[in-house]
Amino acid sequence: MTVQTRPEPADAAGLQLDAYLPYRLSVASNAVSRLIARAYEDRFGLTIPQWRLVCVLAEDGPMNQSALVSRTGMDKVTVSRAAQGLIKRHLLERSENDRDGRSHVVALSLEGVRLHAEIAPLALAYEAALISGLDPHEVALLKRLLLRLQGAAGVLAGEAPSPG
Amino acid sequence: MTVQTRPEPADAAGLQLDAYLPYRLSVASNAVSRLIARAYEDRFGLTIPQWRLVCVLAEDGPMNQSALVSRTGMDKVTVSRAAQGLIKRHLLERSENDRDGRSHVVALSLEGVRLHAEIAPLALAYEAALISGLDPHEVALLKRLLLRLQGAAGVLAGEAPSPG
DNA sequence: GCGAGATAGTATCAAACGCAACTATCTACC
DNA sequence: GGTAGATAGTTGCGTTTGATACTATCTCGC
Repeated sequence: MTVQTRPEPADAAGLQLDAYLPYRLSVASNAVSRLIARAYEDRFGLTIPQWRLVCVLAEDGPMNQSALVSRTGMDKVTVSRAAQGLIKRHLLERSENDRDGRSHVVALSLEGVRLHAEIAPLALAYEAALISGLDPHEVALLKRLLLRLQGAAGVLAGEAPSPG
Repeated sequence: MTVQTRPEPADAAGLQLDAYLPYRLSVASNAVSRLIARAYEDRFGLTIPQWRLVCVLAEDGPMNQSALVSRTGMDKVTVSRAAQGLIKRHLLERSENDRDGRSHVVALSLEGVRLHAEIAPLALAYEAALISGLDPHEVALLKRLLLRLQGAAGVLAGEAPSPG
């Protein structure tokens, strides 16, 4: 005598939204992104893409927009718009690239460097608050797994395997 | 004699975008979401919110929209629009709630149940492909950590602590 | 050097998102 | 029992997003 608790076909029984990794990933990411986006927007008037450009330029120095695209993984349209916004606020400066008339080199202005130095501690504080109570070893594993997932998704989507 | 490799203030030196958890999380989530969204959209004409409603209704049975909101964590507008789309395709059915004239009860139609049974194995296959090569123990930890992050983000954003 | 195709970046458009405002209904208190 | 405030759900609207198309420039082969 069998007990049938659900009117489900057997195939579907294995799927539970709460335990479904893409779901968990999306919900967690949205919650964190919303938090971070609000912080940057409210206090500094920066969008997430703008903040990413500032970070990368502060880390790696001046580069052109296509380098920013491959560095950040964002769409070239997103990068273009973010750069325009930052330039309008004089946080970024643009210079002609005499080796290639199509591309320009963008760099943080002095004000941009100052802003980055001001935001960075806040960004780190948010990260610290998010992972407080977690074993550092777990956090390292988490980051590694996220990279793996990103790579696997890229491969399944038909991209060339990521350089990670 | 000190060597200064970067023209950065000390505070900013600790921030590297690649190792920044919110960034890793967002990039991984976007990659996975894009993959999954394309699969559902191309093959079944479902958006992610629509698919989530189908899943929850298949798992938990009929409920009203505000229950769907708290169950999925999505915005009520998102739920409303997703439900409308599903109703238009006769995958969902709606009945009056005689106990409360404001709310309606939505339930999967027979066709909706069939669709869920058809998609569920595909969804599970995608998950399996994403985590292939990972230790099941690591995957379990990953899901737990994602829940923790979601909860921490909610708390930092001023929400009531999540029921997780 | 000149024409075909690749690449850098921008403009345009349609779809998705979420907030706020709105309607309709319910609850609670006097 | 009637009025104030809460709740269910929809609509409208401004913003953001990403795909596509476009301009300008570069590269390669001849």
